[in-house]
Amino acid sequence: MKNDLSKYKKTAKSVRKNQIRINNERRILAAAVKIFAGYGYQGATMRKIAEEAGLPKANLHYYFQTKEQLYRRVLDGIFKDWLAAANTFDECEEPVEALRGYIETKMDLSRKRPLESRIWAEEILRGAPLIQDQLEQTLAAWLDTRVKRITDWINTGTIQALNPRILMYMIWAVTQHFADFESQIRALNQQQNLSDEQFAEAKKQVVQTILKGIGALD
Amino acid sequence: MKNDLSKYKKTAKSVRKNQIRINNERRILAAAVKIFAGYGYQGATMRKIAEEAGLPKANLHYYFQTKEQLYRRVLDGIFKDWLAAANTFDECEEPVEALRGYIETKMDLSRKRPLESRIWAEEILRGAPLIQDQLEQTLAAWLDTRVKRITDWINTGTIQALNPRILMYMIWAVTQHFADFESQIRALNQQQNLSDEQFAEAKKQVVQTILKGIGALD
DNA sequence: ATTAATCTTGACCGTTCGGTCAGGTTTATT
DNA sequence: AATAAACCTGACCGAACGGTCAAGATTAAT
Repeated sequence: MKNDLSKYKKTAKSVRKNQIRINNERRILAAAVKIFAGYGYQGATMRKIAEEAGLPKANLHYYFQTKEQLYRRVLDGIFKDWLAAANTFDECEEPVEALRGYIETKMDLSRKRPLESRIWAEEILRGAPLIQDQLEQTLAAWLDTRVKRITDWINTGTIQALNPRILMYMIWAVTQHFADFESQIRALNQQQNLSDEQFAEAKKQVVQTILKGIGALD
Repeated sequence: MKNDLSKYKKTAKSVRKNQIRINNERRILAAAVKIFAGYGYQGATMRKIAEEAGLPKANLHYYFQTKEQLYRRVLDGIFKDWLAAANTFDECEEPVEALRGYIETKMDLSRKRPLESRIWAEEILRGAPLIQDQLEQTLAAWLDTRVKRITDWINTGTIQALNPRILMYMIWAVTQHFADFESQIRALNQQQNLSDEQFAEAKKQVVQTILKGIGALD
């Protein structure tokens, strides 16, 4: 097999030499994000991705043996960004600051990287055939620790009693909606994407409504 | 052309005679909902739909000339249910009752007909290529009248000042999330779909959080 | 009973899909 | 300079796709 890992087990110099591979993989992955987001997994074709990347189709198969492997790599990248967005949540002691920071970070992610959000959404929509393990293990563990923090806030009376999981579902739903349903929002906004001002207003209102809704404000 | 409307322009008896057509179209549409929801538009094949309906593939093309026409019929049905869910909203004077009724109806719709919600979500995700006109016209007009009602509530001080459109986006996002992201929620709930009790709790918390969040409660 | 319309279906078609491969080119190593 | 490893790509392949069609079966109208 040509594409096994043996090439990485050589001299230290060869690590730097992989620049060609690194560059081309990045190009292909960037093109794949666009095409997968625009057409879905089934609707995306290796031809379209190759065209977007400006490379011959056979070259894609040199770096990623199959369409599914390429798609998995895209999903892995999205998953990592997704989890990294929780930093603010973890760093703040107070529920208001922690939740505000998390909601705002997720809103910014939807604004700046809507394509990734849509790929994730489509994968879940189809029943998460390729990422079920990650959901059941990594994401479930991630959620458990945040649920514990929220439970602490409830026990100390900082926020009102509620089901922390449902709160997190609500936050995910609302924040990702602005990426996933962008075309619907555009159609309802005179065929214009939300302006920066409109999006800032939405972000503010989302934070306000949720924080007030759980009794953390007023 | 075989499938034009001339067959409907005959005697009164022939209207009832169309029972075969009515039954078969219903069977095909039911199968199409399942397959489109499970695989997406591109991933769904006429073969799979035919198999699900228990009919030969060529028979599908007798009733629906193309895959796209079949898909459009499915989308039309979903859109009608979607709009019909607003009855409670329109019938109630008070914002608390109107919004509670609308949120609960949308939650029930997500619970009882998640497949339709997922088909809708995928269509929006892909940029709404086939329903843009309906979004820009019918749905935009529908939203406008509800925005006016909410604005009245704000002007009379019944709820706090906010952007009514963003409120509606939040309601759609949260309620549809329970259908669209069902597989993610299941993975985070010990691989079990939400029980009736869990869903009832979610419904209650969603209503509570949103109504309180906009200052309509407490 | 006859005719006409509607319905049914296996076999088939052109196109596009993901993927392969041989043979050439470029880059790194010695 | 010579060798090897990595990279590149046009041409090709079998499978599956949406869709067609002719010919037969069933149902309705007269």
